[in-house]
Amino acid sequence: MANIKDVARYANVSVTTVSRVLNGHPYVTNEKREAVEEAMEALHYRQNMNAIHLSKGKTRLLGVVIPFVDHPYFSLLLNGMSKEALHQEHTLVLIQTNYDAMKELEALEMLKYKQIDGLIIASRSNTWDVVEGYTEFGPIVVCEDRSSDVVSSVSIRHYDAFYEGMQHLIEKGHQKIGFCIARKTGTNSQLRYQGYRDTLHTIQADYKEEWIFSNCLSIEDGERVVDAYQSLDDKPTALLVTSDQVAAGIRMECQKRNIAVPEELAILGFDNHPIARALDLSTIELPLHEVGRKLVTSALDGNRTIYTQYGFSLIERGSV
Amino acid sequence: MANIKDVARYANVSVTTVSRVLNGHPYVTNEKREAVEEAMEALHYRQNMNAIHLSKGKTRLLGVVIPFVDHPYFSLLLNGMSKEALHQEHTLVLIQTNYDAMKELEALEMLKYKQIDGLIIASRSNTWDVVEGYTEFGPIVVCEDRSSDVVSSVSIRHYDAFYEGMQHLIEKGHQKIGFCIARKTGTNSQLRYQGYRDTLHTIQADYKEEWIFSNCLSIEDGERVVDAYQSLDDKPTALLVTSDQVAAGIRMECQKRNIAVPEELAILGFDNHPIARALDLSTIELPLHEVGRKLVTSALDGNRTIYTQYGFSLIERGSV
DNA sequence: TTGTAAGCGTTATCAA
DNA sequence: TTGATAACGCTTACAA
Repeated sequence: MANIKDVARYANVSVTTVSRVLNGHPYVTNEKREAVEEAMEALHYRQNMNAIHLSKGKTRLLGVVIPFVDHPYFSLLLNGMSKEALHQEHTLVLIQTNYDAMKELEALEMLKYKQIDGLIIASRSNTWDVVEGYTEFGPIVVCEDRSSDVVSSVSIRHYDAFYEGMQHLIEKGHQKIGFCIARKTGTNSQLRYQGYRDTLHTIQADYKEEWIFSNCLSIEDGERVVDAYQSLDDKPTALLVTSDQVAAGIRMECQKRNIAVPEELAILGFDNHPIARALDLSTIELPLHEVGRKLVTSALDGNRTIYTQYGFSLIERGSV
Repeated sequence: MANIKDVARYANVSVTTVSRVLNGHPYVTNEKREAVEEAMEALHYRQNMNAIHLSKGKTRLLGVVIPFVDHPYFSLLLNGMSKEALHQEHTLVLIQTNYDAMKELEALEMLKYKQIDGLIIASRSNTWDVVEGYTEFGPIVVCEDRSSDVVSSVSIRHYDAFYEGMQHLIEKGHQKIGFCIARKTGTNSQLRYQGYRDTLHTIQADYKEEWIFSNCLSIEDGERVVDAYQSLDDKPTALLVTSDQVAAGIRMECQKRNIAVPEELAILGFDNHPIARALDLSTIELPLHEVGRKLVTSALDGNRTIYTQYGFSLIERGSV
């Protein structure tokens, strides 16, 4: 592998000059620039990233704290991130936490000890204080609605999305509405919960603790929900479900048990995953790919802290 | 950030000694070792990976050529790889190709120019010759059945899996069997095709070009298959489908169109994805997580070229 | 068993 | 507009 010295020798200039053309710095005559470019071509020169990183004190590595990669919500997010990272010539370091706060802390420590240039937290497990304590070591961006002076935030209007979803169900005549959520804690989950409560309040509708199903992530969880639903004395007539995977599980299980959708039980999903279309599920589409890209650009724009929100769109199909 | 020099000074030893304890080298007295460990603790010392990489001439980066990450087959594979990479203290560089041979070539060039230490090709798009030409630059491992002196191979017995799947369908009384596949080219696809043809031959059964559906990856593709199936004059009575996603699409579309499964059309999927259980699809389970891990260990064991094959298991449910 | 010092391939400071 | 040269933090002959 040819190095910068070889190029300099071949082009009859100093390494500094080579470095200058490499980095597009001024003060290089066209003549020399061309000589350098020729030399690089001839010697098949490629920069040694490690040397650059060492010299600059940067890693070009971006940590990504993510609970799982095999869930559509997160894999879409990851897709967006990886695309943008490639574009910006950074590589992503995957830190799968499974919502383990300790794993997440390890990622924060990586930032502290300069193992990575920045950290993206797709879903947070530690308290806000803990995370904020690490901002002095590098840019942190979270995927939740937080206005903070020190950590950037890229999120979706979960409150509004839930509110609109609820309105849609109410318009269709429902009053007794339950909902399914991944976990009870977490900013996004709480905003959704808030949206749920607030909407019910506007129509002075009933609210039952047992209509709220948590730990809903997968198709299997959807099946479990139907099981729990059937054992209820007072059943909701509609379900707002924060994942199409879960909604799919619910719909398929309803079919098995002869529960008519939407007549007996209406279902509104989230994400607009292909499975939703296949099962004719109404759903709320989220721009996860875009969010993923923005997370990366925000992390890379380390100087400013950025606050961004994305919208959503309701997709009406046959399950409501 | 404390560096190795600081540690050496604090512990009253030379940097070499620190480096020795860091790397578990012999010839360090317990006394000094402890002093160094104390110093590292006290100063919150962390190694600078870039310096190590530069010094050793290694990147600790492993390229992963993968068509998509948002398909269960590949996301399971990726999960296994990322787990093992973490374990071995390497990071994965994702190169999503969407089966674009040029993108894959870029990855091979990264290997040539030492941007990565090794390359894993989860699904190959370039010709074998092209890939083999790059082995001199670093270890390459492919996820397909190839015995080669220079590139490692980790694969699943696709031929046997297909053969066994076919036997299962035949035992259930089927003679007219079609199949769905992602793409026609590719070693794995051809092995499957071979298994299909060979089994049909053993029972002297019919074989129809129009019973073979290619470009099948997603739920949508499954729906498309059912459409094509219905327009057939002479219809197969069973379908061997190389992805549970596609099988799910088929089954759901059959339901919409009142095609009885398995009476009218039997379906056997691949992967044993959760969706298969939910839809009561018989399927063939592949140890993708294990394969992913092995891909990484093989890539890291750069000295030897390794040839490994994994089995599979038939899971009987209600769709056959 | 320990330490000195020469790389590894860049960038950046300073002087020319 | 150019070029020496000193970092960057670590590993590894080689010497002691």
